[in-house]
Amino acid sequence: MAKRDHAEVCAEVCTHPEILDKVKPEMPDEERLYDLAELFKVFGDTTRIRILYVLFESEMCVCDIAELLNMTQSAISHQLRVLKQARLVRSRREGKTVFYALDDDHVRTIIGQGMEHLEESHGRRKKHEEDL
Amino acid sequence: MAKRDHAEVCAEVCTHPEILDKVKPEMPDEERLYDLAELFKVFGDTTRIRILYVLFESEMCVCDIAELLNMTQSAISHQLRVLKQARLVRSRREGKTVFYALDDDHVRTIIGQGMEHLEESHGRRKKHEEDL
DNA sequence: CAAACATATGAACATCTGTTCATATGTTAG
DNA sequence: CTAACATATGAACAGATGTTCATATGTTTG
Repeated sequence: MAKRDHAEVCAEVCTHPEILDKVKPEMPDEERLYDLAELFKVFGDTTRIRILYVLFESEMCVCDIAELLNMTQSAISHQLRVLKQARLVRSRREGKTVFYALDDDHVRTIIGQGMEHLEESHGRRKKHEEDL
Repeated sequence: MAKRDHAEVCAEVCTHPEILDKVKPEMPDEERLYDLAELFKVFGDTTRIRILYVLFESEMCVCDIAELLNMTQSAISHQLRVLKQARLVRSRREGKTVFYALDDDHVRTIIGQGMEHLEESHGRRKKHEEDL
């Protein structure tokens, strides 16, 4: 018999069967989890977060956003596309200009919870500076 | 005078000053938004989402997670480090084995809202298949 | 129609990210 | 102490991602 590597030994030996048996049936659809990760990826970029943030305040056109964030029209347009595909943003045409707005209240909740987490975990870090 | 490019013209001409003046002062701290994007980046990976999901059910050790997700111990360990640095997960040593658990209720809220958004926006896509 | 303009998009490029592999660290048993 | 084992981590590599540049599309004005 070939010598088994660490990972194999670990998986067969160190594992806690009562936990595995309990959790395995609860595992949700892989596709669902993939979509969820894709959604959060959209929030995981400074430019897109900033775009969402300015849209909190008001509907606005691509140029307005580019001006506010001090970035090129092209970069903003590319990112608006990503946000739109994720259904976080919707657009409305008015003549030459296209206005963008938040498409969903979950955006506010998700960003709000993110902010709360940052504040709380930052507080905890202050208290337990040592355990890094 | 050199010919000005489109972006410049756009920023100076097509912009809506009443909107910009209203939104500019509301812009939050750049650093805060950066941290927020960093946080969501952590949620934006299938492996990490799956780890968080199994930890919903129960505290468990690295090997358990590796076995459940059918991945190597090393890959899981690397990702647990990321989750821990983001304060989404905490660890507790018991002899040789290290148990990981969710560190924060915001994790549940954020993931929950993400799921809701997916379901709703998926519903909307069914209704308005055309506007892609 | 053509010119001007707001926005969208494809390709290219540099950077970032996740996994693997090898190995280090820390803990327990003998 | 040493062997065995659970976990952690550094380096390297492949694939993903965001911006830029050039240009296309769609709309209004004259």
